[in-house]
Amino acid sequence: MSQSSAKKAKLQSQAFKRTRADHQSELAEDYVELIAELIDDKGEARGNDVAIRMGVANATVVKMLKRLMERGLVTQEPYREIMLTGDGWAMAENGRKRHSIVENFLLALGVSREVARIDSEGIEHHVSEETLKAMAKFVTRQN
Amino acid sequence: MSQSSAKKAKLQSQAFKRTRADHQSELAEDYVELIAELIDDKGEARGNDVAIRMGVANATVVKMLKRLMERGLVTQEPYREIMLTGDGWAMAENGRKRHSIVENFLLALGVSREVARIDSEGIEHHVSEETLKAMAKFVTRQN
DNA sequence: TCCAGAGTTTAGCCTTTGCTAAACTTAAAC
DNA sequence: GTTTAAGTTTAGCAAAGGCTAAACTCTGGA
Repeated sequence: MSQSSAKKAKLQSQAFKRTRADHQSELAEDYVELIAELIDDKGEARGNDVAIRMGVANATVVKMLKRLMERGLVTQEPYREIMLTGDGWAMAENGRKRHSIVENFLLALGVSREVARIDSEGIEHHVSEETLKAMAKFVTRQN
Repeated sequence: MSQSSAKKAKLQSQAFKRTRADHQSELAEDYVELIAELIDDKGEARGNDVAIRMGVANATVVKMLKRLMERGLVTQEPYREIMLTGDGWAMAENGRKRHSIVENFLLALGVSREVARIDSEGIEHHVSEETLKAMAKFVTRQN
């Protein structure tokens, strides 16, 4: 016996809505995560470096940084380096944790280093807490 | 010893570009997959049903269908039901296969039915062939 | 000290994917 | 055969995230 059509529609639209919502936040997370990485690696994050690492034009970064500032994730004086707010650092930390769990999970599953690196970037943002826990547990069991 | 900064930037931008490219095709795939499902379940796919299942407005569906027609994935006469082309059916089949592998994989990993349903929708489009194979293999081993 | 090149910003454009409101078509009930 | 409700389409708007070209700022070397 299968569920009613109306119920099925509701469940399905819920999943699609979640995916659309994920897409809204995921770019912000990627930028913030990258900025944190640059600060740790090079001492500071400059717009140009962000553009190169993200594979987009400088102007695109400027526009994105404005949105991130509005969201209270980064701060920046004109022509100066990019800094993260407390919220920005928290988001970056969270993202790094998720990212590393997903990437290590894929490696533990037997996926090649190269593919694990690329796929984890895409998958990272669509994994719920529950799935993340299951992945972490799997990695632990393998070792 | 870690890789050079330039090389790291190239590898990283490559992953982000892949993710951006994925996003372009994934919505099309979702619509096509859903249309196939409606045809199988109800005998035909109407714009209204697509709107309800996707959780978007009717007008959004109309606009999307135009793009799908341009891409040669669907056909439709005004005020009539939506049909899939050969390419459309192929895409739907492929999507269903991927979707079911990912969902079953999550279930095998110990994720709840509810979360597996939602997460698989988001993850589906970011999984390479190699990872998909690894997931399928894992599911087989579990049974 | 000044000026040239690297880096940054602004301006203006485009596409995608959403929305609402209003107009139109179809089909079914009477 | 009308009428009406459900479904579909059009028109017009908005926000996100890309781009290029041109203008501006900063800084290090001569």
